[in-house]
Amino acid sequence: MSKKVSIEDALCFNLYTASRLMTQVYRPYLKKIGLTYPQFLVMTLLWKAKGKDSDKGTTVKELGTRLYLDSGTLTPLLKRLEAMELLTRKRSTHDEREVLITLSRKGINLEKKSESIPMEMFCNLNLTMDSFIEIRDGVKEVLANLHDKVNEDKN
Amino acid sequence: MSKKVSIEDALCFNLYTASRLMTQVYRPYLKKIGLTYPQFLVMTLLWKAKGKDSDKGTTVKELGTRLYLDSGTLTPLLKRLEAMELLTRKRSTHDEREVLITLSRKGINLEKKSESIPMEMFCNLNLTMDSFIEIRDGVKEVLANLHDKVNEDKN
DNA sequence: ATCCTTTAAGTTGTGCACAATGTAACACCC
DNA sequence: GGGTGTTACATTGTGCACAACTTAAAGGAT
Repeated sequence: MSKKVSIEDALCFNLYTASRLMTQVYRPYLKKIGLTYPQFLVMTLLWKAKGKDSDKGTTVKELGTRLYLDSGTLTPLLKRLEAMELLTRKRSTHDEREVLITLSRKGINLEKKSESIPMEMFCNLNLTMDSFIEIRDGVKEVLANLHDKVNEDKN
Repeated sequence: MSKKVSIEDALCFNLYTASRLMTQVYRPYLKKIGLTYPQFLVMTLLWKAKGKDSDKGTTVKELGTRLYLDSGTLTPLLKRLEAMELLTRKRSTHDEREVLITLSRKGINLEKKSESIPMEMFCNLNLTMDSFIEIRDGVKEVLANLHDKVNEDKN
């Protein structure tokens, strides 16, 4: 008879809890720039897109694909960022189904204030670079397998 | 000049996304027994406590400590499980600040229907047992470090 | 052109998470 | 034993996540 695995040894539980604690440790740093963690993820993608090939704005669809989020989550989140005047939302004239997200001056300027955060967070993790990479790649593999699984179930 | 790390390579993002996808893959299995993932975690702890040393019920505090959740999350969640008649909530007579959670017959019976879930989930991960353990222990280490960090900040 | 399907975004409703605050019971200390 | 601080739980308000559905535009195919 196989002994039952305790919840503390389940991968799902450790991912779930580590993710939440990670967000908690991020919170004070993000508070300084007035963002939540999901908002920070969106802004990070927009900072990267800015200065890219003929940047006419990023679609909601593109943000959703990269962050694995749907419009039900993104639309209200983007509206809040718009209310903070960090970005604008505008229907594409080329394809009126799309909404294009563009950083405002204020949104662009926020990037500088966020630059120290990744390094500060890495220090909080108390890991060597080697184990950081090893653990991250492990989680990445799980993410990839789960993503495959979700996609194959959709068909 | 250090190149900026893309969000897809950040540990936080991979934990956040892997955790959410894990819950998505769990969802159809949990739907069969009528639970959400956090509810399943609570029930799992209660199933384990049952049959323990003189089980007079588990306190909300104890559930919160094990799951890293506070009463703001647990109280409404437990009320929903109570409304489903899976458990009862009763003030302790010994210490009236405490609320004792006890499984109902229906709650106890649900355990059998959940027994196949861990193995089914393991298969969905598409990992060897060795890499499963390696990845899980990596995430566990991150969790432990983050927990230390959160605690030292509280002082 | 007309129908049919697909796609992008928005809306609604439910259930977490969590900060901040409130309330009552217990613990301690002089 | 009365004041003081601590603890356990509940409440309120905000912001995700996500399922289910709606709306409107675009893409075919005939």
